[in-house]
Amino acid sequence: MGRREDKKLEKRSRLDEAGVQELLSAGYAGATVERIVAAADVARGTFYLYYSDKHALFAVLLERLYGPLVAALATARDALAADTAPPVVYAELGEALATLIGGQPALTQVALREARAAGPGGEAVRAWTAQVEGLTEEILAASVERGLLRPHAVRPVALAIVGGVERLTWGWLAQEGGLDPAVVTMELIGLFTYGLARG
Amino acid sequence: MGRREDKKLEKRSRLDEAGVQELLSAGYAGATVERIVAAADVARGTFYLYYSDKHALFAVLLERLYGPLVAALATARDALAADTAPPVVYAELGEALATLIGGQPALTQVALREARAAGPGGEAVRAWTAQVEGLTEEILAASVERGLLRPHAVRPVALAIVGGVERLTWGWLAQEGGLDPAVVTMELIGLFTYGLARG
Amino acid sequence: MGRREDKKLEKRSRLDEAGVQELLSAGYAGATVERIVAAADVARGTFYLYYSDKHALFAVLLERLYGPLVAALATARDALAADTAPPVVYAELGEALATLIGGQPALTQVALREARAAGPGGEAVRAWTAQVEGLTEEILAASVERGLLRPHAVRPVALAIVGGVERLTWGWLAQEGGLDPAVVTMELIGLFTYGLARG
Amino acid sequence: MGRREDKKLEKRSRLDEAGVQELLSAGYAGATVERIVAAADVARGTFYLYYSDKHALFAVLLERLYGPLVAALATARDALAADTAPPVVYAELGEALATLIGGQPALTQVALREARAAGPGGEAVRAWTAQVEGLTEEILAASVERGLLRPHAVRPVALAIVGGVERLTWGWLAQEGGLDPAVVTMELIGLFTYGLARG
DNA sequence: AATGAATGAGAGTTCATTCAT
DNA sequence: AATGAATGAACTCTCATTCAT
Repeated sequence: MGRREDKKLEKRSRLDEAGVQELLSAGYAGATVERIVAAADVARGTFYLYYSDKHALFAVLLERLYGPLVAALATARDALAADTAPPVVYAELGEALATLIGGQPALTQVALREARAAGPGGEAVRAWTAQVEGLTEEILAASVERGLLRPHAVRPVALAIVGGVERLTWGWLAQEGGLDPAVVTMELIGLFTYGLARG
Repeated sequence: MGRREDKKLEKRSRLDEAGVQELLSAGYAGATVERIVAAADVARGTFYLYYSDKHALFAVLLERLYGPLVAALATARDALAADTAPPVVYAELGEALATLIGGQPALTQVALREARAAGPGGEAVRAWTAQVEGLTEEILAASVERGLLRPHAVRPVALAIVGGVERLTWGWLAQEGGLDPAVVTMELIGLFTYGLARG
Repeated sequence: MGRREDKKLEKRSRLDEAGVQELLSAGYAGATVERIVAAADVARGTFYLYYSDKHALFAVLLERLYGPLVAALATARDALAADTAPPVVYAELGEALATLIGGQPALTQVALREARAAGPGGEAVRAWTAQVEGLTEEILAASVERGLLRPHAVRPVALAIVGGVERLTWGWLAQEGGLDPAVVTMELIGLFTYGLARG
Repeated sequence: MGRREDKKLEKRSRLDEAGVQELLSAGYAGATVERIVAAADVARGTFYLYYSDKHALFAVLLERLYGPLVAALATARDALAADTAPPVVYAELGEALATLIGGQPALTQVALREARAAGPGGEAVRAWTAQVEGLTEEILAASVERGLLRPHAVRPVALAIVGGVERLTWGWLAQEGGLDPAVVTMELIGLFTYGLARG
């Protein structure tokens, strides 16, 4: 690879990084291309060499986060539909999600930020979260099917689980405090497996 | 009350209503004073007679939603700390929340919209949600204290519950479909009480 | 009329005047709102209180020029169709056109400028010139009908006449020199009436 | 000629062709180098190897159109000044013009487009049209001198004729309809020779 | 000779807020 | 109390041109 391509790649990744940071601190609606290019130390026009507009950057970043995440969920669903041992499936799914989210915390926070926002930013995120929630639903259904979980209305439960997990992820990423990952994981499993009833 | 005050109140309430609708459709960052005054059929400058700026309107609306909601949670917490019969406490709390939220669905949606947004809008909402979550935490702690629930790490569990409930409320308000309130309520109680483990 | 309306009208006319001058010197494509507001001594945003965008200003100006012009042509056509004495019709038409064009020379020049331009500016002008040429055609046809002119293919002749008149108008407005209005008028009449053939 | 020069010529002619098309559809002011190089399938920088800037391309194209056209007019003028038989002169001139214009219709349309435009594009065209009109004037003067035409003010008449011819050429190139070349030619000759007066 | 990444000035447009009426 | 004209900073996006490769 020539020096030119090197430089180009580096510039793109500087823009990406600056974009994530800007989206993180200002949100989709408030993010400005001007601040992104300033942070990336590039000229204003350069941004448009890499992205057709602000939204295109956002879309690329979302794809980078949600693409693998959705893939991991789909894999888990398929594994459950086949005969794979459930504990292995759950463990691998949890591992994958933790790695994906833990590997790009800022981007995850950006996505959670926009999840309910009005306008094109929110719409873009919700296109992905709809997939996440749909797959979660299917995983629950498959688990019930295989007798791993008690029967229940999978749609509301899937949403409640995703909502709860998102809230805790957000708290962790926003450094709200009092949220030790190990404790949180255990409590989540406990809560959604056994509930809060005594004994 | 004289006719003057009448008119004034009417104008303010028209502004409030228009504000909620505008915030609902455009979000805090995207909301424009121009559209609000147009919808309220009031001159642009009039807006600033009633609110010092866009943020002030938002703050007032949030207070109207979260004030009573926080009060209801505080009441429940205090009732649990005293000797009131728990089932009554829970029932009354549920009733109160349902009434408050069901009575101002648009405003609730606005608040959920902004809950994780960047900027002053998000900050304002989070000041309230922190109270809601804190009180939920206290209610859980009190419930454990009185032996109603098994011991657990109350903070993460409180967040998970609030997150799950919020997600379902959002789905219901956004008319996502497949979310019959009666079913949702039962499933939520079942999920958080007994979990999903087989019988 | 209050002082406020006065001011508003004055501002609008300052914008109009500045707009004409800017369009004259830079053309539709090259005209900038910034220079217009600078010349009109108004803030940038003020422009958009009066016109939704650059094109709207242009459209209004064109209407102001071509509206009466088209009306005068239509009147002449109708008068010929009725039994009005032809010399009177022609004289009144010439008078009207001269007054309209002579009264707004800069605007006329702007219109001639854009008459064949690419883009929205040109399209807008051509919507009007099509009317002018269509009416000229009808006037020729009516004149032939009444035996005032020899039979001929009215469409190409109408275009040739309009083209010739436009070229001379342009030369006069652009101060090309050697174009004394009186001489030009006589020569035009002579040319289109008797041609250039000897005796 | 070596393969290298071949290639170079080919690239230049691709740029020329693309340039004409771009100028035709967007006008001088609206034409972008980006679209030209895209259409010519050449890199952006390559454009500047052949032309110092956008204007230089335009100047070259104009020269290609107007150079021979002006030469043909000069030839006709000189032939009239000498003793050549007038009908032959007129016929040859008409033939030459028709061939030149008919051979490069797109370029002709571009020139007519810009003929009254503001800015450098218009200036460049008008430098040529001034020559065309000047020569037309001289041809008329020579024709009067030789007793072929009645005496008249040659300048305004020259402009009127050029204007009329241009208008019809434009209509033909822009495919306005109703302009059969044979009919148009005959009518033009009739109009400028005998006028529209009856009998 | 050819490339195409990079630049940055400058365009149109929006909008919260002010203030004379 | 109410109006709405006016402001001007800030934003997104375009494009002729340069220059290292």
